[in-house]
Amino acid sequence: MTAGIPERADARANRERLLDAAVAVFAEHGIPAEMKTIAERAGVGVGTIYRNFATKDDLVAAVLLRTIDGAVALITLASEIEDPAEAVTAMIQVACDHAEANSGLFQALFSGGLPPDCVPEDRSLEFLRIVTGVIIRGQQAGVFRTDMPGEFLAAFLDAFFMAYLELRRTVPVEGTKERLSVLFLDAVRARP
Amino acid sequence: MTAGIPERADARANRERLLDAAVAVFAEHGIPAEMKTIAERAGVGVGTIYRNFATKDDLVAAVLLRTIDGAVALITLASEIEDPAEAVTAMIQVACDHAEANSGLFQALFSGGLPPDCVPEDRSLEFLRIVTGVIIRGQQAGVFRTDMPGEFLAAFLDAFFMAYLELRRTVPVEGTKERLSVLFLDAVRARP
Amino acid sequence: MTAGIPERADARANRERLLDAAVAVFAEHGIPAEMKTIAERAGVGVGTIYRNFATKDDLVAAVLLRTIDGAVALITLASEIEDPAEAVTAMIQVACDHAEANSGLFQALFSGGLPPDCVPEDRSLEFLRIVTGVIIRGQQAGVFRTDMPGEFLAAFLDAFFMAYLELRRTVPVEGTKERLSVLFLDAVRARP
Amino acid sequence: MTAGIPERADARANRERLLDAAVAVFAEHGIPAEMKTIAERAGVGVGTIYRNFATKDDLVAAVLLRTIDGAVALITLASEIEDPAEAVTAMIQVACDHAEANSGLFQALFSGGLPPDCVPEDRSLEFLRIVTGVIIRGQQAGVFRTDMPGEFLAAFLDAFFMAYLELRRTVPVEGTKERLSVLFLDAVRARP
DNA sequence: CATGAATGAGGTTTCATTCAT
DNA sequence: GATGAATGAAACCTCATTCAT
Repeated sequence: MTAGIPERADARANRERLLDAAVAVFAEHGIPAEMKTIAERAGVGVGTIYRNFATKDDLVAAVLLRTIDGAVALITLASEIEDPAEAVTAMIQVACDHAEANSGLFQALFSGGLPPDCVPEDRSLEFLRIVTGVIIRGQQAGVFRTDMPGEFLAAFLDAFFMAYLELRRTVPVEGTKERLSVLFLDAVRARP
Repeated sequence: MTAGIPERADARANRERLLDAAVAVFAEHGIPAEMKTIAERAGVGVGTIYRNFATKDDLVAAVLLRTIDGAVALITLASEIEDPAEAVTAMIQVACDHAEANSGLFQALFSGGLPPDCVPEDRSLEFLRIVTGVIIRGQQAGVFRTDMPGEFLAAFLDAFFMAYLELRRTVPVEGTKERLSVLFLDAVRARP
Repeated sequence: MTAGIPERADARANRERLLDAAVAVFAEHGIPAEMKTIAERAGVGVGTIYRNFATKDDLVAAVLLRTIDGAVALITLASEIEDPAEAVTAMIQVACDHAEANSGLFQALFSGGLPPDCVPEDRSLEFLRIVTGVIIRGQQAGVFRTDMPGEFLAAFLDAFFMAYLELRRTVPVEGTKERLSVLFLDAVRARP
Repeated sequence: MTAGIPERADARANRERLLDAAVAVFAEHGIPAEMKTIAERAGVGVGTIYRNFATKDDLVAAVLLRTIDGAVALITLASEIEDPAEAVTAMIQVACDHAEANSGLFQALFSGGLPPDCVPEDRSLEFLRIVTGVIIRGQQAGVFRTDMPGEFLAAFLDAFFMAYLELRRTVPVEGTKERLSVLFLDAVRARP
């Protein structure tokens, strides 16, 4: 009836609203949360969710994907800082902020209840690829240690982000991110 | 034949068998696994589980508690090594081994589906308390850096254990534990 | 098409259909009847029952309440007959008819399996209140005996209704209601 | 090992203990009460119940039968009083006492959950037979009305006993039995 | 012969998904 | 296209009954 484009914009906005609601509800109740709860949070009927996502698993996957994509975008920006140490510091900063903003969701997503292979392999590795790039750049610049492969140090940094959530729970004080940066740089700094 | 004690031994053994089965099944299918599956794995009827654990949540809590207690016991042994750096290395070693042995379970247990407060607060803090003791000992011996509180460094090490699981997924190579020890010690070593 | 009212009409009709089915099934199999049986009788899925009644106990309570309310409505009409003796005769008539129409249900409801306090106190006393009004009116008119409190005679009549079910089982002949009226009036008639 | 007779006495005593426990528990929780609860009340294991009663239904039937037999014995004694009116008064007295002593049980037994035909037909009619005998004796003596069959009046008296339980709940005052006797005699007295 | 832990069919209840309105 | 009542498979849990000790 109406033109195709506004409808798509509407549809996209609707989809985002649903994802926002799903994020909020999953963060609060975990993946076992009911579809009805998500629908209520989004202010729609359950049928509307199923028009956009064929399955609960699909919805979970979409939530996860959007979150990862968001993190990748932020990390990519930080990774473009020229000085490797500064880039790492910035990456830790933005990754921790992102992790904190989505902490409830992340804890939920680590669940064994996750549908298997709900995230495309290449998407979840994108993150690691970017981090690895910066680390190797630092190694080549002689700033980071070379007695371990860059891939390992990158994975180690990756794990830092995961650990941050745990840290924030047990040590809920300010300055955690900054201290993490200091510790990481001290750990990976090239030895004299 | 003998007095009332053997019955208790039986009962205890049974309970352990159920917990073993629950650990295996939760690791494989996550917390959403069915009670029936666990019962089959243990070679008993579902009723037997419910005789020992009033509720599925109770079973999950018991599994979690036993796992934590096992980890605490191992960590405690390692923490008694006199040299703080060696103690930390040993703790990383045993904690990572334990984490790996229970990786499926851990991933499942981080689920948002966990019943709230299913582990007594003091039990889950025990772990951190032991680690903190070693770190502070190292600080007092001048081995570990003192520009950050011992509690923070301990929590950081704690978070390492969590991160190890993630690392093993993305970097499934040998020597991860050893490298982690090196990195952690380099990070927390006292600066000249 | 129309405003929100037709949905309510639908919902109400549905609820009534469920109650009808529950009455029929409880009458046939007693309270222990399965929810599934009731759902099948109503031509719906079990989930539909649980949308309308949170619990089996709630369903039982609703059935009971509707039955009581129906009886109260009938008795109220009969109680408005001016002549007390005639009013009593009419009340016995309608109460016995009602009891007979619901005999299976009543026998089931007398079960010890009834959820405790599933009927609001004021609702179940309404019945007695109406009967008492007629009896006292008859006493004041000099028609009924006054050597016993009106409340007692009313409770006695009340009990008659319960007893009728039993009578119909052991003496399944015609004219029982009429004979009961005669006996009751002879019992409570004012003595010369 | 031991002689046969003392064992039988033991067995009988055991059976009675179980029935006593069953009566108490059924009265408190209704027929849906668990076998385990009854076993605990009797101070035995569930297995012991099943040695004496093959089935829960069998236990219920045995409870019911013993209760009926007790009532029949009491009523029989009262029925032997020569004066029909006095006999009726006495029967009301003992039947009401018996009903009250077993009120919880009776309410439970009226349940639809009762196994069908759990009481032999002749046993449950015994009661009515005795009452009918007294009523007809009164009719022949010209004491009771003859415009209704003795069987009907007997059934009517029977229903009184049922009604008594209901009465005691709604009118929990003293003198109920005595008033019931007066009302019944006034109802069935021969008309001048 | 008594015990009570084990059994597992079957009950109640939940919730992802469908579809008439 | 949106809604939310209906669906019913499948989950959790109960309890009559069995049987090794």
